[in-house]
Amino acid sequence: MTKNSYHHGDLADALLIAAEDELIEKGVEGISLRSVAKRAGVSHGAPAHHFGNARGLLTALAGKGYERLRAMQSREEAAAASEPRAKLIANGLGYIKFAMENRELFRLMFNSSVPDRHNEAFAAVSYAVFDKLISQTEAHTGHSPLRHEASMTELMASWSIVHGLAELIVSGRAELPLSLKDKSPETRDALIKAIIGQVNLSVDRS
Amino acid sequence: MTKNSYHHGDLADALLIAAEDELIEKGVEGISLRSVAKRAGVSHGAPAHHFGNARGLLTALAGKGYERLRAMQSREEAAAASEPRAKLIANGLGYIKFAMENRELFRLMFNSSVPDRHNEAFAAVSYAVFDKLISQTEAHTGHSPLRHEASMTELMASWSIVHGLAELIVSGRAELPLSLKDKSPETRDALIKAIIGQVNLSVDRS
DNA sequence: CACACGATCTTGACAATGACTAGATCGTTG
DNA sequence: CAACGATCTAGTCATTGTCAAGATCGTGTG
Repeated sequence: MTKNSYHHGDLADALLIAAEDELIEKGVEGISLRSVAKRAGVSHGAPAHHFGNARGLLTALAGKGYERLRAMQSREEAAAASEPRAKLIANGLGYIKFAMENRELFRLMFNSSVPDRHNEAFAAVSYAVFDKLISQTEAHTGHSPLRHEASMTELMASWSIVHGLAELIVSGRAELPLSLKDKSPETRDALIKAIIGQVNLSVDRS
Repeated sequence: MTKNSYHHGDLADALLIAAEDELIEKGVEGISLRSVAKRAGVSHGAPAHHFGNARGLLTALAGKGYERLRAMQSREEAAAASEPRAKLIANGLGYIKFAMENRELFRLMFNSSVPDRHNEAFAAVSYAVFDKLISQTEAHTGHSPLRHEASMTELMASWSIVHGLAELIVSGRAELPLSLKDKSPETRDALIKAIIGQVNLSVDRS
C-alpha cells in the first residue's frame, strides 16, 4: 500500500480506473495502453505485468462493466412491481440506463471484439447477465427457455428489443426520432418502457 | 483505364474492393490502410489522394454497405405478401440477412465510430434506410411517425428488435440460445420472423 | 539480522501503422 | 508540343503495442 515508492501497491485497480477515464475521454477506438499507463503514473510497460497485454486490460474492464450492468438491473427490478412482466421490463430499463450512463464502456462490452470471451472471469460475469434474463423469462412464460422453444423465442425478442434500443441510443441514432436529450428522466424512462413494452405481451401460452 | 502503368485508372473502386476483402479477413479492428493499399497493388500513400485518410476510405465503404443493405431489404419485400405488416417483417428480415452475410461490414457500419456521419454521401444513404422504415411504419399505423408519437414508438420498437437481433447474431451472442448454424435457411428465417414478429402487433390505433 | 528470491516496475528496442511532404509520372488540354 | 493538374511513389515522423533485460522492492527463510 506504499504509494510513493517504486511499487505502486494497487496498480491493477488503478489501471482499470485510468482505463475507464481514458475510455470515456477518447472512446473505444481512441484509447491507448500507453496513455492509460501515463494517466496511472507508471511506465508504459507496467500494465503488461498485471494484464498481459492491452486486450487483457480491456477484458478486465469489460468484466467490471458486466458486474455494474447487473447491479443496475437489480436496482431497477427492486423498484418495480412484483409481476413477472414488470420485472422483465425493469430488467430491460436497467440495461438501457446502464448503456446511457456508460456509453463507451457499453461499446467496449458489446460493440468491439476486444474483450476476450474465452477469459474465464469474463465469461462468468457476462453469462450471469444472460442467466438473469433466463430466469425472468421462465417466471413470465412458465417454462425454461432452455427447454422450451417458444419461451426462448420470447427471451430473444426481449433481449433483442432491449439491446437494440440501447445500441440505437448509444450510437446516437435514436436522437433524431426520440429527442431523449430534451426530456426529463421520468418521461424518458416512460418512453423507453413504452417501446420495449411492445414485446412480451403474452403469458404462459405453453 | 490503362491498367499496367503508373496510373491505375480505377483505383478508388479497387481500393474499396480491397478494403472489404481485408475487412472480411481481419475484422474492423484488424484492418490497416497500408495492407489495403498493398492488396490493391499500390503504394501506401495512394489511398490518401482518393479518400483523404483511412476514415474517408472506410466511410465510403460503409456507405456502399448501406446501399446494399437497402437493396437486400427491397428484395425481401418484393418476395413478401402485400400487407403492411408483412412488408415490415420482410424489411426486418432483409436487415438481419444483410448483417449475417456481411458481418464485418455490418460491424463497421453500426459498431464503430469510424464512418464519418457528417459526410454528405454517407448521411444520404444511411438516411435512405431509415426513410424506408418511416414510410413502411406509416403504411402500417396509418400515421407518419414524424408527426405521431405512438407511431414513432412503434417504429422504434420495430427498429430496435430488428437491429438488436442482428447485433446479437453478428456478435455471436445468439448462437448459444438459437443454434442458427445448425438450421436450414428456411427454418432459420422462420425463427427470425417469429422473434421479430413479437412486435408491431397493433394496427392503426390512432 | 542478512540475504536470496520472486513480484513489481522501468527502460530501451523493434516493427507496424497513419499522416504528411516532396517529387516522379501520366493524360489532357490549349 | 508544351504546360498543367491529376495521380501515384518514396521517404520521413510520431505514435503505438509488444518484448526483453535490468532495477527496485517486499518477504520469507536460514
